[in-house]
Amino acid sequence: MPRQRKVTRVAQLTREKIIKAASRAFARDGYEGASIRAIVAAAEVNQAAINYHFGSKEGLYRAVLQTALRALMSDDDAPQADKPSREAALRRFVRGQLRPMTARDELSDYARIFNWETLRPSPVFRKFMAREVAPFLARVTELVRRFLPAKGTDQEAAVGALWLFGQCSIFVRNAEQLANAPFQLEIDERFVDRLADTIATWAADGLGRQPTKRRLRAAPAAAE
Amino acid sequence: MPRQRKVTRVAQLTREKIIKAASRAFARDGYEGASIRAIVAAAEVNQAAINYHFGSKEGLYRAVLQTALRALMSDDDAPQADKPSREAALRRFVRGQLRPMTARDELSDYARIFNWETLRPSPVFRKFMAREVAPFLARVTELVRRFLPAKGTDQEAAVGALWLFGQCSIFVRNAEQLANAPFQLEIDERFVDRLADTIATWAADGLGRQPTKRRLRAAPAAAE
DNA sequence: ACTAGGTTCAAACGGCCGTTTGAACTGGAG
DNA sequence: CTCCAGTTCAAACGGCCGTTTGAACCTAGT
Repeated sequence: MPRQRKVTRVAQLTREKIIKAASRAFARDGYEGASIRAIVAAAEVNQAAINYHFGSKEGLYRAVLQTALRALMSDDDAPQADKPSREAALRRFVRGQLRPMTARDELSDYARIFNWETLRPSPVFRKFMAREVAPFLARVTELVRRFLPAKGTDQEAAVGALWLFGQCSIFVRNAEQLANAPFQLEIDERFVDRLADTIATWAADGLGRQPTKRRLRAAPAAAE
Repeated sequence: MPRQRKVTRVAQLTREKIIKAASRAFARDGYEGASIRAIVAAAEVNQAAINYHFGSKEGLYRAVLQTALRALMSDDDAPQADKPSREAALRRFVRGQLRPMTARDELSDYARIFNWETLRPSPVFRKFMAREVAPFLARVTELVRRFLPAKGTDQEAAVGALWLFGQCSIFVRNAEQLANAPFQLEIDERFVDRLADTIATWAADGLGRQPTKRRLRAAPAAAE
């Protein structure tokens, strides 16, 4: 770990090259699947550079997560019309979530890294997110709350937020396979725009209604 | 690969022990993350047994996928009241999807293996699923269609089916983390039952309404 | 121009991986 | 009981992994 006082220009450039290549590699292969050797080859730096600059593979991953979260948060703060309707805000959120379906940039890398983490959270991530993800989730929860009855609890709103995430992430995760059988969909910007409309509408209509209390609770079926 | 004519009892038992242990390992760690050595240790068989009985790690994975798909399909055919209402059928499907949140058995292992595959499809899986998953998806698509307007296209119904999967899978994938901050939920059968009610209701209400045609299509925001 | 310290580099280390090998063992048909 | 195909086994192989090492190489401050 570089505990030095000075960091030269070239060293900073090396760090950025590594983080960029590592983001792509971690997104593609996951934390454990991505190899140091593949990263340094893509970044065109020496293999020892990672341990020199970041201490370890885990340290590099931590740096990538920091970069990712910073980028995702600031992107989320993008300019928007003041006080859009709840429907417009919802549609905007959904479209943003679906962005990686067509975009191939650093932000979609970051989104995919987070997808890996939902399947198998790394120790680094658990600590990292317990603190950092709260404000991000809070914003979505607040959006969901605008659709729920006023008396809804925090838990209900959080469940609604997660529900909303799920509706988007399944399309992002399976984007590549939607083009094949049995879907045969052509994934372009137009399609994603329409998909965002569909999801936003379905979600808005769903959230508007509360489930009838404990309907069918204990009996798994056959009741109706 | 055993091209022999005879397969003794003990050999068949060994195969089953391996498949059971491998299912758990692949579910926990993914295809690449699971190691032969860990599998044979859990199965209490010799390391070479895997290459002997299944030819390779990939062959073993193929056998696990076959076992998984057979189990998931037959489970889906479980007895049910004749002609349940579309709401009851939807609720039943959702509850089935959420089952791995609390259950810790082979079926939840299989579900998790499929989750790994949606993030990073293995070559084995791509070939395997292109043929085998179609009937499974068809059933869900048919369920969705009961909620959509009659004129809906096949594509719309397929998108609806995927949308429905997404709403469930996000809770399954994050089940473990729902217990921690910022959710603090207690995941038990009661909770999952209520969650299934909520999702089924939200989804039913959402599907009932078609999105207004191309609303907000090109302009990402600021309209409305 | 010199030098000291930050940075890069090629090479090697130990460890885990999937697979192969060939000998030892075993169970069931003759 | 015999015997051999079917099966198990311990050991080894080559390969990729993350990390360490120590020398070589800049580069900025004097």
